[in-house]
Amino acid sequence: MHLFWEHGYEATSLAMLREAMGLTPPQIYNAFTDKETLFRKALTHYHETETGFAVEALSAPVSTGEAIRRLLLGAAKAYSRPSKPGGCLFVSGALAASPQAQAIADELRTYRKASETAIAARLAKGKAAGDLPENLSVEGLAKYIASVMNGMSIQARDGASVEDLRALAQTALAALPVGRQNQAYD
Amino acid sequence: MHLFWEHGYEATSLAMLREAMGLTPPQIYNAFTDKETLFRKALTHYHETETGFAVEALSAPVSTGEAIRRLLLGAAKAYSRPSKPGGCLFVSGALAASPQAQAIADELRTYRKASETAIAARLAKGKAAGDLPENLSVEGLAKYIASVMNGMSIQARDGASVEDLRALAQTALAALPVGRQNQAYD
DNA sequence: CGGGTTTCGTATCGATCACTATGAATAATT
DNA sequence: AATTATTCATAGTGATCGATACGAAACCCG
Repeated sequence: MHLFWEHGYEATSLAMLREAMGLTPPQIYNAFTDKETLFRKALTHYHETETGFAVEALSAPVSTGEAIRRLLLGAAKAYSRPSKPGGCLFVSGALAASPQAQAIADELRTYRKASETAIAARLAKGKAAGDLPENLSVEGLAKYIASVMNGMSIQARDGASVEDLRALAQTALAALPVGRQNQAYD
Repeated sequence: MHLFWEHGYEATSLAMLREAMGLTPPQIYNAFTDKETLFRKALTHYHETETGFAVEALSAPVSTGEAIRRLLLGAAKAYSRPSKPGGCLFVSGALAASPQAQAIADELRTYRKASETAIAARLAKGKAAGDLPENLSVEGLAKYIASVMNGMSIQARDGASVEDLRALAQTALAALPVGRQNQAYD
């Protein structure tokens, strides 16, 4: 998972995976069928172990503004862990791909879309609760938030520190059409 | 350039380039030395022909808020041209790379950093002119703006329309600590 | 019209890709 | 304990990568 996260799907060779896992080629293929299946397995593992900050932020019983604040600040932390590759696997895995790897690129896009949809769902809930203006497009705002997160992912890859990302998140939060009730600096 | 833009550096094979340019292998190597030099040539060509909207926006004799507004709306248009690959080559070219292509990944990161620095320079000018608060970190705000643009680049790649990107840009602009003098909707 | 030079496309180079067949070594069974 | 069965690592498969060596065609000049 870390190799795919660091180098992306196509640029990660079986030789690298073999050495990292300490396995022989037949062991790998017995366990994971092929490279594509192995990557998908790594993807679901990433989803289960590394995106907890997002589901927690979006499901916490707090105001919508506070939820988004937790989401972005959580991303700042998650994308810049020293012991992990920078950014988000959903972005680093494959933005551009060869024609042969289109299926993988599509899979990653699906994950990114799902994240955006989850944000939109939380915003819709907030709108229903009166946290957000009636005339707001939740899809549009979700696209903005998802974009900021993906942008943070690239910044993290380019060497931004946790503090850089936290400041970036704070700036991004100022665009939200919510009250200031829960946006105190911590 | 379009092939690298669409598929990234490593996923674009010489065979694809050969077919697209209608050249034989020796012709390519006579003209461009090797794949890496060819990519760098495509990069500078991209820089010269596709990033005009940014230099225009940042050098226009307008307020800082208006300059950033033109920058983001220009990106919305440039990243979603139907006749061009989606997004920005500086992002699509190589976010994650194999160890052998690290030099290319570094080169692209340098371009991204340069964009961010250009934004920061414009913000510093705006701060000196009184367009921005005294206590503002221009580097921090530049990082935010660059992140939004890179996020838009990913959104474009994931199928966002011009309208989607324009709406995203408008949302992002709300985070700027500037007056509303030039932020009228057009 | 012919000889020498240069250009240029084909066919192929070694390296590496994802992936697998085969033989040795171990384990299980009688 | 002998023999069968099964595991498993080494070695190598065809395909494709980026990059070139070589032979043919064309061109220039005498």
